[in-house]
Amino acid sequence: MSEKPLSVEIKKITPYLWEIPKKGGMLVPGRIYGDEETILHLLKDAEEKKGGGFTPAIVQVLNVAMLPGIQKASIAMADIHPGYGFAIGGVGAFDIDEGVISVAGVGFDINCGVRVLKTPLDKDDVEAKKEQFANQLFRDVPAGLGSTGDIRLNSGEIDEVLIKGAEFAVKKGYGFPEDLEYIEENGKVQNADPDNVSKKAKERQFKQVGTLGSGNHYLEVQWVKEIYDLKAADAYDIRKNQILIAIHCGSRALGHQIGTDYLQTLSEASRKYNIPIRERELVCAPFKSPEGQRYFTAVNCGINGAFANRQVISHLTRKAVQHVFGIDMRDIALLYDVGHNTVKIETHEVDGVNKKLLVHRKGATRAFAAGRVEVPAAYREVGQPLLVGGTMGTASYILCGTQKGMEDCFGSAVHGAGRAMSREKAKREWRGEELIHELAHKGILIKSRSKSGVAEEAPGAYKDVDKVVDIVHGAGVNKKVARVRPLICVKG
DNA sequence: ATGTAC
Repeated sequence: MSEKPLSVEIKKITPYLWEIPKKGGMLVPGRIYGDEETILHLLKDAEEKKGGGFTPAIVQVLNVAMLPGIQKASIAMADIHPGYGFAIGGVGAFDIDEGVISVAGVGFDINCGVRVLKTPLDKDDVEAKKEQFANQLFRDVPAGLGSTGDIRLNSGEIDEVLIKGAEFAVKKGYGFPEDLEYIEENGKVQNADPDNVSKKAKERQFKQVGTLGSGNHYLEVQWVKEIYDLKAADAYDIRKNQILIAIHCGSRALGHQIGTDYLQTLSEASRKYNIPIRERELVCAPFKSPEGQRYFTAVNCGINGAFANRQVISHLTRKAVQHVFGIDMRDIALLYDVGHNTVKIETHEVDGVNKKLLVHRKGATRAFAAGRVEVPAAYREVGQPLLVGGTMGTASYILCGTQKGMEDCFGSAVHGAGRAMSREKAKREWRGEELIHELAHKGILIKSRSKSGVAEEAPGAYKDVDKVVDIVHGAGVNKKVARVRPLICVKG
């Protein structure tokens, strides 16, 4: 726990992949996807924080490499930046028997993720009714800190959401059964036990199903500007100029409360099981311990809660599209839904042997390649869609998983641009009102109840998403399919 | 990220 002087050695493996050699208490090396600029930024950040403050992201990668049971490498994707305990963009895979489970490896916004809806509209259709459409979405989709939805759940139903995820929402009339096929895990992970979720977490959940939340969460109307991979785009059924709608949100207060509750549990477990912890934020428990299992079955409830949330928001979105453009809701299909704050049991090859691993992805998306049974049949020949959220002023991407990604980083992807600047600093640097004005000038309508929230999310506070995507594409672990640009952004 | 906080 004491402050140790920083001495991080980092080696270039390829122009897009760097390695922190295994030394000291590290059980595996650290591996970071990035270019020279990424690494320089990380080292500079580490140097500045030598005197204290938050642990730099590069040290967080190294800390994770010391956790018991870690396999192959402690990995960070190209959108790496400092997070709680684990770096955001961090991927840590652990042996099921010897390994640990960590709250920080998932993050507090459990199963925060992105889903994308495909509309039959073109860019021109939306341009013609942009203001009206933006207002409709802003009215229909609850957004902002403490926002509540129309659904009120009784206690039995809360448990049902936690067990059934998106399936519960569909059963209640939000969306269609065929949506479930296009959600990672079909919108419902197993091993979810509501008995291990506190009463407080459940109480915080009951009015929040179908709400966007705040921070970097958003609903964005986008148009497809470029297609890079025709075969994959065909399989995903997306085309140039088409209007897509991206929904980025998570498990709201439910996930946050589960994280808070289990941080305490795992803190005690770390001591009980004598796990060497370099910093307080990285507390964890052996996965097979009772404490580890309790967290796992609780985090799965959070994961299902987030799936249900995005499912309900999809319905509200479809209704708004139907209202403004007279389009049948059934003609708005789901492209895919992926979480980027998760922990899952997955099979991966380690030293030539298929092994069940516990994979933590914190600000990293699962990115399975062609052929994996987890990928929906319609996409199985090209690989899983990866939904990468950029910033409200720049671009977002649709990528697909690759075999190299399966081999090198447990089938993982970047999840966004990645912050380059803290929220505090961004608020000092920009004014929400001015940003909204500037973006309107560029043809991007922002709808938000919080001006300071907009400033925190200023495009300039993030890394360049094009560069971040070029890194993982260049490294061969994620493949470019399409690039989209925003037209309307509804924010918390 | 979160009804801004041991």
